[in-house]
Amino acid sequence: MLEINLIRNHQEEIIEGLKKRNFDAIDIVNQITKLDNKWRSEKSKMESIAANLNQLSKSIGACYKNGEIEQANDLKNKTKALKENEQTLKATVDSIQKQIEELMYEIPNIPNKEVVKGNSEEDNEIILSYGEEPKFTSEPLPHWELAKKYNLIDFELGVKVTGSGFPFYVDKGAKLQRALINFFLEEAGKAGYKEYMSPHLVNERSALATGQLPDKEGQMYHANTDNFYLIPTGEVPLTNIYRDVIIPNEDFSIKLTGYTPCFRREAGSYGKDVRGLNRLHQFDKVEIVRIEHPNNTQKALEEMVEHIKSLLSKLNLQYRVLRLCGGDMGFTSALTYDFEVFSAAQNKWLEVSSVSRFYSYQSNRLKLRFKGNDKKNHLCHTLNGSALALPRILAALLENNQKEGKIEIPKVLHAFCGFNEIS
RNA sequence: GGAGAGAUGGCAGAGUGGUCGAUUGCGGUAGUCUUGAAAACUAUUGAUCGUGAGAUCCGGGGGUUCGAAUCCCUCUCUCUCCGCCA
Repeated sequence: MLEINLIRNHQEEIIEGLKKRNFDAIDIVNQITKLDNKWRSEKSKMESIAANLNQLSKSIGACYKNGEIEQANDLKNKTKALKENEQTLKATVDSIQKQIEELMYEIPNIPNKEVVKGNSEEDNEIILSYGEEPKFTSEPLPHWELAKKYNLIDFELGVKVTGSGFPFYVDKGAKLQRALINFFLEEAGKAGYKEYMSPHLVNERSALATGQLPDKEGQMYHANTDNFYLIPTGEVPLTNIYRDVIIPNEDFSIKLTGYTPCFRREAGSYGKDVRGLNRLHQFDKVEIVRIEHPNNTQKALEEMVEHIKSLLSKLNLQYRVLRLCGGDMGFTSALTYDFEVFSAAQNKWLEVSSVSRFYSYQSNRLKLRFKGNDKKNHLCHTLNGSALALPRILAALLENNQKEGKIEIPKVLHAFCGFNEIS
């Protein structure tokens, strides 16, 4: 959620900035401004009546103490009309406030200045490419065929037990998952991220605070009986650790990491994009989250990008980094870098990580603040990124490292999985 | 799942209808003393909204009352005992 002060004082910037998302903000900003002015004047009226009532109540109390019953009753009669007046005003003020809040939820974050205008992934900018396309002597197999050939992943069994998009990882496939998770967590730890193992279900407030609600209601699994949501990403529990927290100035930077499964309904997805591991309802991910002083948020972003680059390099994967255009960026993000690895057998790029910078957009809902040098509270900045999401990494590893009769495992993983190849 | 108790400021913990935004202790900050530190002493120390006067906040929501931390209803959460259980 944007800060209300931004809407009060920087309307042009908001409207201009949101054009990059093809979001026409003129109407909504005008509506909010109008409501906000009304809210302030009505609230001010209400408060002066409240002050009046408070005074009268005190006088009544004093009268009773002095035994001036009649005078007290006189004053009591005076409060009646004021009270009614106050209640009417309160109803108005509350309803205006609610309207403002609902409108505020509809405004996405303002893209950073380097973000370009665009409609879809076609308009994303490639800002870095690394590595070379792997060479094969014969036609490489896609990972779903490799998974079958070497009995690493059982998609049919997942369908039987749960449904499509919930695969079983088997034997060396399962061990490889575990190895990747450990490798990613170890690397994050070395980079100074504190490890958490979090709940996989969260309450409504948490989902609201990181912005999954109300915008993306349909994308989460919902445990109705207890009103819990299955987390679509580790970002939700990790960031919510700091909901309603005021951070002492010296505690920055805060760096968190955690492995969680992620659950996504992915309603409406179908076709070749969902083949094999490309899109699942449940997948594993190691997430990194940072909570920063506004001065350090740029540096934090760069560090996160470097961290993810190093992971992909160590895994020997060919990758590229994209800066997402306004139209392709998530609702709450101001700047997002996507990392994609090249899948040789599918001949396409697969997204394996997304690093986003939110400015105070999340903090505002989270009420996540720090005590500044001016002794006042200010909103923190939050960032997060996948480091990394497993399925497509696994897909690329299998496909790109296939050799005659075996699949080679990258060196860095040997110690974690206990084997060098799959045959 | 059954029975009971409870939820107050960073923490502990008073307060059961009227200057209570809240006694006190600890902690934090600043100062005095000290070469420095500790101790001691003194002062200060919650948040939100509002240009401001001021308003609001004692788990959340609602009610009674001129007036609610205090009374009533309801929800949520925590603890204790019993039951069940990895």
